[in-house]
Amino acid sequence: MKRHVTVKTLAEQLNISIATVSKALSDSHEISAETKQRVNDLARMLNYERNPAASNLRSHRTRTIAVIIPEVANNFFSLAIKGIEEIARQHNFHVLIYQTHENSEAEIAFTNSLVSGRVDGILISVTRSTGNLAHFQSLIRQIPVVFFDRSIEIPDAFSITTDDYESAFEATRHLAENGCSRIAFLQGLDQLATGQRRLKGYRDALDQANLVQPQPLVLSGTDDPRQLLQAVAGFIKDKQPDGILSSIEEFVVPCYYACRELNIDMPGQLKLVSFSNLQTAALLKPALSTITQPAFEMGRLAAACLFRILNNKEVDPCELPLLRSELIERESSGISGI
Amino acid sequence: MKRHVTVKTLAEQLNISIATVSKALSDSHEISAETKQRVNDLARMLNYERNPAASNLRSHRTRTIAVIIPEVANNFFSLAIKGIEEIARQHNFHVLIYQTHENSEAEIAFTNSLVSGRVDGILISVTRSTGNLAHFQSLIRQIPVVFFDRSIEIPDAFSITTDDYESAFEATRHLAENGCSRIAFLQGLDQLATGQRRLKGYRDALDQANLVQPQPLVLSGTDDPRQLLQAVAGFIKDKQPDGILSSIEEFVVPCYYACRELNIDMPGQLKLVSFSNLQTAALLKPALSTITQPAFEMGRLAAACLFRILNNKEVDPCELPLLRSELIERESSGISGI
DNA sequence: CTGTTAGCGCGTTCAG
DNA sequence: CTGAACGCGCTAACAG
Repeated sequence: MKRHVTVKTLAEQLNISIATVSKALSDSHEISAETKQRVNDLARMLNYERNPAASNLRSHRTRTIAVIIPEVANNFFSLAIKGIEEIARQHNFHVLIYQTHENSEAEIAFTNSLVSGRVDGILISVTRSTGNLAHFQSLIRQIPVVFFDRSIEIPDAFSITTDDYESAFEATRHLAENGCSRIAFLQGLDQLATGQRRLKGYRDALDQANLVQPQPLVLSGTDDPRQLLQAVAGFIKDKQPDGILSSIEEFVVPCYYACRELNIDMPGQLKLVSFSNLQTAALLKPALSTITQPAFEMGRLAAACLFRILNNKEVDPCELPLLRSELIERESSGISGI
Repeated sequence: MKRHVTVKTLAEQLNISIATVSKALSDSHEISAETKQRVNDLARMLNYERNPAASNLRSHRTRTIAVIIPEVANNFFSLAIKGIEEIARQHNFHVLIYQTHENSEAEIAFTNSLVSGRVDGILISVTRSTGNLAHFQSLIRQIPVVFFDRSIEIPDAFSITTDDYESAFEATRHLAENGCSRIAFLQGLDQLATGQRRLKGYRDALDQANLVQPQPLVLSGTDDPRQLLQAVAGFIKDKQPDGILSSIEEFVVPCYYACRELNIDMPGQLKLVSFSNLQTAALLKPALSTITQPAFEMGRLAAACLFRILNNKEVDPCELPLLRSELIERESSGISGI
């Protein structure tokens, strides 16, 4: 649309070499303050903008990171992106967004298209249907990756998560203390480390409360969302739980419908706690309590971690902080009062 | 981290020239089917990925678009992004995200950093504090831009919006028909075409209903969010409206608090309709009705429009469809019942 | 402190 | 149909 100003233009106008201009623009220490001044002044005057493609090609750095998530339009993930973008901003980095829609093939395709130097690093919250450990193992050898929220079981992988174990444990105990004796666990993240940690928290809490049933009350996730209601209804009818801990929020509404169908009074005969950042959870008041994760903080932390890695500061995967999630009891929360 | 496969690698292994490989990979018609086959096979085998920087530098195309919005963590914008990403996906494009936080300087900085060939096109929902018409006029001459939701008054600019005029008109009439006679308008988008259209809809509806007041009942937006409550409370106390149409959802909660302070019964003495995609609006039931915009569709449409432009299909700015927003009366909606 | 040289990896001529 | 050569704009390495 219009001829672009390049380093060459600047060099010619100032009668200095291209290299000097380039160095001046990157504030190299080997250029005099005066020259830098002159270069920057002219650059601003001519609205010079460095050509990113050329720069990337030469420097092998893109100042860009990718965020791969299951879904953008989601209270949790949109907050996480917000946090990520803010940190990226501070570092003057650009942020690419990819949605997998829980499709692990898309996930693989995205990561593959990213390793050829499109980005400097990747933040990812993996698909729950993911079974491709090997793929990620090879990925993290090619490019810096930080997992957040949904992580997988790879030693030495960087991952920022909440206290999955503790919060599942607490939630289960909370149910037990509120009179539940047949507490079920709805698993939606079977294949992920995240899901395993939650399951373990649940199990240990049951154990401690002496509520372990002869038959485990655990429902695995189903791939087909349309079968969710059926699966949940069948499970509840069959197992007759009086408390449920759900690992993903997608189970919440099916639980409601199932209970309605089965004529089960929700806060009364069956208490539900779900991992969820669902804003509309408030609608379900007072029957639902949620384990709400600090999405924004998680995004910021994950991004910060990635930038530390990119800046070659040593980061010990084992030392990464565990964020605290919060058990929100809708019945007593102030939210509904606005 | 590991040596990359380039066209050169492929060429050497196949004993053909780099140029041939390059052409084969772009499915050029001047390469035999057989050669293409061999090249593609080897490429797949070696996990060849074209270096995007080199490709961009040479071709001046990036297969990347940018989305500039006020905020990611927002029900409306996150849905819009979702739509945009999906369309981008179909075209095999990448999506960059930038948040302005309603800061027009950030907006300018972002666009400036994008014109030097980082992206092929821009989707933007402008900051409401924007006064920089000139900047956008120059921008759209440098790179394809599609405005969505929040647009500004530039002739021949591409923009995808909802029926701002009609919905404001309808909402105002709705208030009038429900017994309101002193209907106020809370403007938050004073400087934008979007805000002007809504204001006009409101005015025309008042006019038609013979409810025009000697003193106009219009509150302009304030820049400082902390003063919002004060401003709204002062306005309500002063003007004594019995109906309010709010142009932005940020006014909703202040309205509530103001009414509580002033002992005004919200659905009874003062009815509120707001442009809003606030999910939590349901919490405010039954006092609030919303004009809800089809965010997802808008994202898709805006992206589709941009891709038409990028593909050199003629697009007439005047012929762009106007999306219908929906007046949702929370009192009667089924939402609260799940 | 500044300049010279040599590519980064790819796509586009234009010859053959 | 294929190949040789050039250069996109910039930066790294090395001279001076």
